[in-house]
Amino acid sequence: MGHHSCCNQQKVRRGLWSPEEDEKLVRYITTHGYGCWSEVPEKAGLQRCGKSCRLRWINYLRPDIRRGRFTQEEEKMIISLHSIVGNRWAHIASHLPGRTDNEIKNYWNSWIKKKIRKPPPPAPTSLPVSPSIDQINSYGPNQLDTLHHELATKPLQETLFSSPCPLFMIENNDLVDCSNTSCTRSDYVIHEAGGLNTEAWQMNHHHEQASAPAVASSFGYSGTMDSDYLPPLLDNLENMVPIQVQSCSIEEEGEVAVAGQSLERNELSEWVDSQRCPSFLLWEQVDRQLNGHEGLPPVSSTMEAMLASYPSSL
DNA sequence: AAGAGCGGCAACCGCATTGCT
DNA sequence: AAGCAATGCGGTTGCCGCTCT
Repeated sequence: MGHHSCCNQQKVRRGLWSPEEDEKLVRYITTHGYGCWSEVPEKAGLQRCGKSCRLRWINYLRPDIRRGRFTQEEEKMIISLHSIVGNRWAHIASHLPGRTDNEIKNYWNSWIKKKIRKPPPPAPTSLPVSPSIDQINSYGPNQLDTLHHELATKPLQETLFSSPCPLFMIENNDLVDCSNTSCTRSDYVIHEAGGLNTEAWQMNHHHEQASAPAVASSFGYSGTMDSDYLPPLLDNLENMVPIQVQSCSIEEEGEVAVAGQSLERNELSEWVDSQRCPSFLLWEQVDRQLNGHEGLPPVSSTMEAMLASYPSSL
């Protein structure tokens, strides 16, 4: 029976909003804007708490809201993003213009229920690595449970790297001669597995296993980078394997070379946003590589310091 | 026709985070 | 540094309308 702290006053209305209340709120916000929600009820002549006003505006009244059924593309987007970030609805919503976290959350929950109720299909020989939406749609209760359990419990990289083909690879060529004192972190370059088809990767992968652990499938992200960073969108799950070409290196103090171009610091976040691959995972890969070489501090700390200069962008 | 069951969705609740003093 | 208020977020609740029996 608890009431929220902001709603303790008498006369605070609760429950569904009436058209009159909506009109008052819309009229107030469109003329005054919203800066302090706690002031809104009084100034707009509403007997609601500020929190309720905010919620009503964000989830229902704001003009750029998009209503109606989710398109197939949106659906794929949600599934793809959810496989990466889990139940972080606000993050997911931020990539679906006009959709709210609440709407996506509701959609996801009812979607799950719907799927769980579906009768099990003929048992497949193995679970698909990168399930398409249609494949997910055909999952039976047990498979769906497994899938969602994995998505809910496994960290990001495990989900992504359950693929037999890596999302990116590190070119080791420059790592060999680190006894050279002039060898700095800036000499290391990441290349993604672009251009590699799955078959080519698997051959490569098996070859590497003989000498060194496969970097793409075994590392654990420690969270030293910005753990709130939402990876760029994947168009859909089918496009995840293999991922497209990218390359990246730290060239010199303050400069970053990515995809063959040299970027200023303030261009970095734009580049990051344009990629389909979670950038912090790239950096983590570098970190992993460098940790094995004496005298080189973890790159993540350097990157952390560097990225700290972009407090709002990454 | 009626009421039980169910799904969709708006709104609420409590906790975490942020910002200010 | 601590305390407080505002805001943001995700989980949950409960209402409403539709379908089924």
